[in-house]
Amino acid sequence: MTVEPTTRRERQREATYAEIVATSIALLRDGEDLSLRAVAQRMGMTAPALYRYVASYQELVDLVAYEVDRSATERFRAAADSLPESDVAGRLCASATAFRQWAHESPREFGLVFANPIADTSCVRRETLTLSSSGHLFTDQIKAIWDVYAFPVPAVEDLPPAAREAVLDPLIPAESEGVAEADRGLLWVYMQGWTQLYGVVTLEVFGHMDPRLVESGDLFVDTLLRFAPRMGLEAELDRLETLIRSHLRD
Amino acid sequence: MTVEPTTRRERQREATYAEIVATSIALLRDGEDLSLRAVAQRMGMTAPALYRYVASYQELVDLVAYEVDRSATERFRAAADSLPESDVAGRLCASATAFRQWAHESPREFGLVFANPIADTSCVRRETLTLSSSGHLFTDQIKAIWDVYAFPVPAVEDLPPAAREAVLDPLIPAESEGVAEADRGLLWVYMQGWTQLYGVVTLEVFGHMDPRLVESGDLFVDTLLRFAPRMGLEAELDRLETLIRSHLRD
DNA sequence: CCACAGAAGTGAACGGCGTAAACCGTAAAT
DNA sequence: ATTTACGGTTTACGCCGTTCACTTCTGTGG
Repeated sequence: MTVEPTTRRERQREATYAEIVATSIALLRDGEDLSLRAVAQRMGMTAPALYRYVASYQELVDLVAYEVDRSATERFRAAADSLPESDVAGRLCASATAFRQWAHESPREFGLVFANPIADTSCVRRETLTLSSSGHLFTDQIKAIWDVYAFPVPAVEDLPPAAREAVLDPLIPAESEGVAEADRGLLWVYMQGWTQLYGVVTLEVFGHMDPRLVESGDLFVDTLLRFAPRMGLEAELDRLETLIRSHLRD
Repeated sequence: MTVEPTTRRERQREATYAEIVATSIALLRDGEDLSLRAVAQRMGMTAPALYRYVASYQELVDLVAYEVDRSATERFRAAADSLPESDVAGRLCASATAFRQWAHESPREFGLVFANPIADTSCVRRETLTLSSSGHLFTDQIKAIWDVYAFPVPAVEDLPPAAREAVLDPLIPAESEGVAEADRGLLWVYMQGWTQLYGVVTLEVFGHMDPRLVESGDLFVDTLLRFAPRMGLEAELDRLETLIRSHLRD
């Protein structure tokens, strides 16, 4: 952790940083496109001044993407909180559905976060900028389900070598802490699930799917329900379906 | 069908169209980015001249995307042709793997075709520009598997209303012709499969996945193999895995 | 055969973009 | 109190998509 000297200058600087991101997000929300000049103008500055805070346009995009993901994740979490803590399965479904709804309401933001070539250059400002905080949420929720339902997960030894590496020493140093090494197959299940959720939603948002299916959400629901049994939820499919469909109507 | 008067002028015009697309694709292949000015310059023209052929930059993009998809599909088909016609399952796996390889080799082209908000404006030049020809290929291949293996598909009556509509009167007027209305649940299986294939590959290409998994292709293989049983291929998983992995090493 | 319509292409220009460089006032650091 | 360096402006360069007025050429109908 960096100690915070919090000198006056640094606080000012931090505030400006925050304003830059906030302004960018407001810009996107208003349907205009993100540009250094537009952000600067909204802040009453000139574009080159932003270079005191951001090394390039791409870095601004990355910064904004990180924050967008963070705040969207709050929404997914809030959706889960409409259900009691005990209903771990329902909570995951609620969050996943919120994810889909958000993607449709804010396709530009969605594209920014999830369909942008990820920054491979080391990022100065935020460490692990490349990792989505929404990833954390879903990981946690699947672990919560596993804690309750104790569904079977693949044995770590049965995984292909690279997969084994990936689950034993994951890039997301998330809640995997709470998972014993022997049970890390759980992360494999998570990746499978995330792949499917990401697949449907991206397909829908980019318009590569029959509009009737997008409108009804049928393929989305089908995808979720088809994955549910892998988390030991086969007995609750009906309940979860009505739950998901009710969340779809907001 | 439009009758072809094929006057001299029209032939010239057609040739220029083709050259525009070809030049654009060459531009992309050289790692430069697509722009009207760049295309025009390569053709020895000026940018405004392109407006005689294309109404806007976006229309050029759509045109190029269509052609890129078409030619990439040829590649996927060729990959399938490395196997005998009788090995319908192997052929699908080969095409799917070729799809992945292509996406990794040409991420820009991939993004153009599969991660671009689709044109909803009616397109003058190519009808149904919105539909990917690769969609046709995969649909055909799944149907070929179904013809041989006769795997069970969901009954049309059991599908949600919108899904029923979508499979009975599909947007892709593809090979669905050959499928009786009662068996249209096959299209539903196709959509599920496409969702998963699209999901892994897009996740990989956009870098939202552990690089070790991308490099090894383990999650990709896993996704394919997990879907195979739904096409009645449970008895051939081992064979298909070695087949896929061998195709991965090219 | 010729005149004319219209297609194809050019040049200049507009506004917007990311970015680099030179410059300046002011607030912090010594 | 002097120096330093930060945060900002101005100007400028070279891209971009797009528009418009203008020319050049070509195919065609009278």
